[in-house]
Amino acid sequence: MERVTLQTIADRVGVSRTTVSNAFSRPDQLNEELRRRILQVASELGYPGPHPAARTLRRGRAGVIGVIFTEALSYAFADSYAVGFLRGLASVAEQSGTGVHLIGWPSPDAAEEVIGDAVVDGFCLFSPEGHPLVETVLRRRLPVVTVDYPYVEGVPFVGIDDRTAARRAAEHVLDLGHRRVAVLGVQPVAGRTNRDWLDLDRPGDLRFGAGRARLAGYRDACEAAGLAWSEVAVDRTANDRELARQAAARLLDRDPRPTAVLAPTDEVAFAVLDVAAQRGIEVPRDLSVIGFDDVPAAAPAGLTTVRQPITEKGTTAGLLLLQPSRNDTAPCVLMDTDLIVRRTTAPPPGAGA
Amino acid sequence: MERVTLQTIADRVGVSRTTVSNAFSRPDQLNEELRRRILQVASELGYPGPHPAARTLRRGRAGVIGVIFTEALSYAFADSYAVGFLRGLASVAEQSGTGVHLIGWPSPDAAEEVIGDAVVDGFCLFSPEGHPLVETVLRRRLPVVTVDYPYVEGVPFVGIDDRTAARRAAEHVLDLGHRRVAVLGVQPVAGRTNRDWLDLDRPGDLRFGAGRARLAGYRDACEAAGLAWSEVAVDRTANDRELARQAAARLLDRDPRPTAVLAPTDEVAFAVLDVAAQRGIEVPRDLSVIGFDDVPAAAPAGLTTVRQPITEKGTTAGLLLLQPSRNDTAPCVLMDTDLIVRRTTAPPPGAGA
DNA sequence: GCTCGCTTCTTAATCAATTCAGAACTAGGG
DNA sequence: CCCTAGTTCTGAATTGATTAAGAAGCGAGC
Repeated sequence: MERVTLQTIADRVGVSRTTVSNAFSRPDQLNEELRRRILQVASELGYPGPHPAARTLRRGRAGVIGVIFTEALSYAFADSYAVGFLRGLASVAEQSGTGVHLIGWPSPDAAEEVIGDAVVDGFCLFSPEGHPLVETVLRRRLPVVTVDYPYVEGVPFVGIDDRTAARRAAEHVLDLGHRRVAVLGVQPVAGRTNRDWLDLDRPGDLRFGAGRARLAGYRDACEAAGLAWSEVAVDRTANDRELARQAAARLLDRDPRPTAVLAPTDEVAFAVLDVAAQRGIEVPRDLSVIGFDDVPAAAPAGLTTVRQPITEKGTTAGLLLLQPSRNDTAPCVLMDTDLIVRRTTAPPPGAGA
Repeated sequence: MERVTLQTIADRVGVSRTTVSNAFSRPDQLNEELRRRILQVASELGYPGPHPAARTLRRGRAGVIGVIFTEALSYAFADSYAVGFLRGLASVAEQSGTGVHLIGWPSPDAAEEVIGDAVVDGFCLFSPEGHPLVETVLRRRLPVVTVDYPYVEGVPFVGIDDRTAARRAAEHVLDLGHRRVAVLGVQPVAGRTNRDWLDLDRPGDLRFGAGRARLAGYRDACEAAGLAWSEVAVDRTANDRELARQAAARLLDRDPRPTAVLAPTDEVAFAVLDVAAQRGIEVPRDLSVIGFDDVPAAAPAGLTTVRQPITEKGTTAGLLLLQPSRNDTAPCVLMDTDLIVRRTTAPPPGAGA
């Protein structure tokens, strides 16, 4: 059986292809009676409707935006920060009848092809920390907005001041009197990050993603409080519950044990809490833990953390993409953060407070 | 500035359009030296790469599958059952270099257009309970797999035996000795469900989605245990934490208060637990609660529930779409479920156990 | 010298629509 | 009866690529 196209229907009804097209896409352009007949024949022939790829090609508009993830796509659904962001983005997209195409890849090599083949009107680059694919995306010459990282001249940006926010988190803990402080750095799983990742003094510091910026903020606070960075126990992990547990175990088994752990994401903080519970370490009596993000699970868990407006970041990114500003300069939105003190931080043991 | 296409480059280099196309898509078809020159010129002209819509049109393959949600798209990221499913689906999709396009809509009216315009190679219909869009999807004449609901002759299906699984949940509670049992039914938020939704005897019972099938399973168990369905407190809600809280409050404020609540999703069960905690009702001493799904949050919360293999449903659906079976008959996969007894169910107060 | 086969490149058809400019027809006003 | 305006439909160009078939050039084998 031949494929049914506009032409098939046109031939059958005895009108031009144009008229059949109008019957589907511009009903006001033809007689109602004729239109009914055309749709009738289309239905009899099993016509699937105008071919979307052909339509997109001709119209020059796909009605879809692509969201690019650094990690494997499944990560997007495992991480509640990502999920919250997507919820915001999706809500503005659907209001303008725009679809959302999630783009991830099993291996970094596949990235080039997947990005090149996406039928979209624009891209949202979601924290592609450690990935050199910004260039690939820009090459498509479509509207782009980057989230969290990196800031590229001329490209709209949505993020927070990670360094300052992290500094405030550390200050909270230091103000409580903690001096045996441990820090966990998060690093992308799939990133081609090198050994020097923890070397904050390497040039380009703040351009290496939120993870390092937060680390730098912790250091700022420690040094301002007279605590040498070399005395702080620093370890690193990925933003994955299991890997984070292992790193947390390493930190909590140190002797002397830290009295406070600064976790750069809530996910990592939960892992620390898990391990502490296993070890019978009581929080916050024996150990203070502070997270970052304030994901939905943080409140019920009583986690002290730094709140960033996760879902709002998504809506903002969506608006920047869908309603590009007329200005010459690309907008750069820095959202506010708040320290949320709950029940996982307290003065260190023996502080006599 | 003109748009740069294959032709622009071909003219500039002095070769045919075909050769330029080959330079990008079939490197073995031309001289390495010439290819380098072509790519060089392409880069100078700022060519964004072969146009994906044109490519899709010609090739007849998009490399993307669409997942259709009944509710607004943001729901997909708010519900952990949906998130788990997507994680599974995404993992098999990305292994074959296939993208995932999430499709939702603000209003039911928009559905037709959005589905018609999606540039995809197939659709996964995710529990479109109460929505009459199956027809719209089938009209596209693309591979389809439905999840949970509805089972359509000739269309691959992935689901569980909701009725039997729900029956086992109810039996667990009844076996513990409960007789003042309350039930919550979930109903899609945006569904065009009518007043008769709770009327389980209406014909077509099991074809009205997982929500009603679970309700029917609860009834089966109650009646088998000699408890008349009319004596069971039945209320309904949507699978939304806040709406579920309201429904839970209505149930728990009844006099006499139920000693057990059967919640047809874990999300609803959590709402019941919340409200119980607010009221100072101790679980499981004063109240037993059982959920359904075993979402990740269920284990830490100690929720007794019925486990279904959420993520595995996603991978199965993905495989059915991406590797269509050669058989004549459409596969219909029913996955296993397990009763997981944790710490929210116990004999009723005064049972003297 | 002729033929075969290989590599390299071109020609032209094809994918399935949208859209602009204009033609045919009708009706109304003067 | 003619002109204008409005409605309805058509013809042809356009969107940007892929691909099958074929041509040109060149070296090897007989």
